[in-house]
Amino acid sequence: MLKTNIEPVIDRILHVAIEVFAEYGFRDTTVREICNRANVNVASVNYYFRSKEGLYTQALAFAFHEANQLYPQDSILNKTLAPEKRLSLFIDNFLHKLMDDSHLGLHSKLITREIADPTNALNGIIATAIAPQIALLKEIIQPLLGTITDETIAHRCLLSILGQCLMFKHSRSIIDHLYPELIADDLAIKNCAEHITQFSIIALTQIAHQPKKTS
Amino acid sequence: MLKTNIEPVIDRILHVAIEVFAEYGFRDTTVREICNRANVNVASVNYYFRSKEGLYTQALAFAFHEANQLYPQDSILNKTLAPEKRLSLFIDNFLHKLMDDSHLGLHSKLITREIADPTNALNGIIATAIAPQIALLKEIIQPLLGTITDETIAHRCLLSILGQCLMFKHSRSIIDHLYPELIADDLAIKNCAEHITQFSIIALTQIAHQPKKTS
DNA sequence: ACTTGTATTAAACAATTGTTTGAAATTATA
DNA sequence: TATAATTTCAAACAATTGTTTAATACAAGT
Repeated sequence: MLKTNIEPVIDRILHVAIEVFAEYGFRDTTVREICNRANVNVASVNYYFRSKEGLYTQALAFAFHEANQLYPQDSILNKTLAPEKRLSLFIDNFLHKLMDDSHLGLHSKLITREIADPTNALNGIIATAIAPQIALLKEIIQPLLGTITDETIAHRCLLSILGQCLMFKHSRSIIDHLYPELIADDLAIKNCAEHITQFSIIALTQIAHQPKKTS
Repeated sequence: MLKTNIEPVIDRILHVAIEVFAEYGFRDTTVREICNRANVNVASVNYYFRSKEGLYTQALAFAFHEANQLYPQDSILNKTLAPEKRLSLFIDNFLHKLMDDSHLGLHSKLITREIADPTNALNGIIATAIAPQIALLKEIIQPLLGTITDETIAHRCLLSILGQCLMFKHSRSIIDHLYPELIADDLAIKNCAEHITQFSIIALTQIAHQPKKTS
């Protein structure tokens, strides 16, 4: 019998699962669709992963593992760089990861799906993938906020930056409809990243110098 | 026979449908769940709305109708107000609409669901509910951007503002987990709206005075 | 070669779901 | 009131889906 793929069955299922779950979400995904694409029998999912939910959990973990390998953030972690530069790198890296239409986009699609419509895998995702990123961003913007020590203000600034980036993922359909030129190609996306960086640095430094009344 | 509700069957179904579709999304919603909550027979959905999808479409339209009645934007439309004030009103109105946990939250949940995971009802939603809002916001920030006429820059600023607001809707689960105090009560939300307003006005005016190189 | 443990498969199962049906109940109309 | 139209209902239908089963194929170890 002809094997269309020499990759082990488990790996094939996992890869395809990431693809399909990202595309359709957990509920809209059928194990038969996964198995067809992976060229394996329907029973394989239950044989190797106990259940559809088991596969989903493992697919998420697998996606994180891959993403961390493929998208290192070494330069961002370099604390000797100016905070403005680090923020610029962070946003550019984040935005490109979000907009990647090929492989990495699936990973972020899986995450944003979980965020917008949580299953019971959410807690794990927050701890594993999200909290560290947010902690990093917080560390980056801390010096930009200067003397401001109010945690609440810092957290709202965090959300301002993340929201500007995530807009391009979760509201992609809107942008495609109304302003497709903003994300037409890699350069356009880079310009968006620069915009978000500029927008945020201006606001952060200004807030640092004239804090409004405490909340 | 005891009628638990004097509201006409059609209206009961529509109201409940908004509720359930917002909570579970189109696919995860069963017509039986809707009919149980509305205390009507399962066949009623097909009798009155042809199909589940027909009900979904009409529920969306109905939700828009309601929302427009309940959340008027009169003051925002007042062009004699200072643009800063109008932007402040817009953001406050928008954020409260998004965070409303009772009735209006369902309406925005329905929309953000469609945005994040479009069905073929999306086109209609964009034209009916989204584009007008974006046009209004664009009109508001135009004077803040002063001499800048580059549409691209204006559009990116639009997305920056919207992204900051929408963050609280689509990433609600994250905020609940990590920074619940930011959205603990109405006052906290109001402070978030003020933050977004401040953050955005600072950036907009600064960008207006020192535009970066054209994209 | 034989045995044992693992993989793979087609088929069936049980539950769910959107939809249809045809009769009964209700309301409107003449 | 009698007739017609509409609404409501329980039941059934057909398709889909996650999961299980039991037989078969394969591989490894002795």
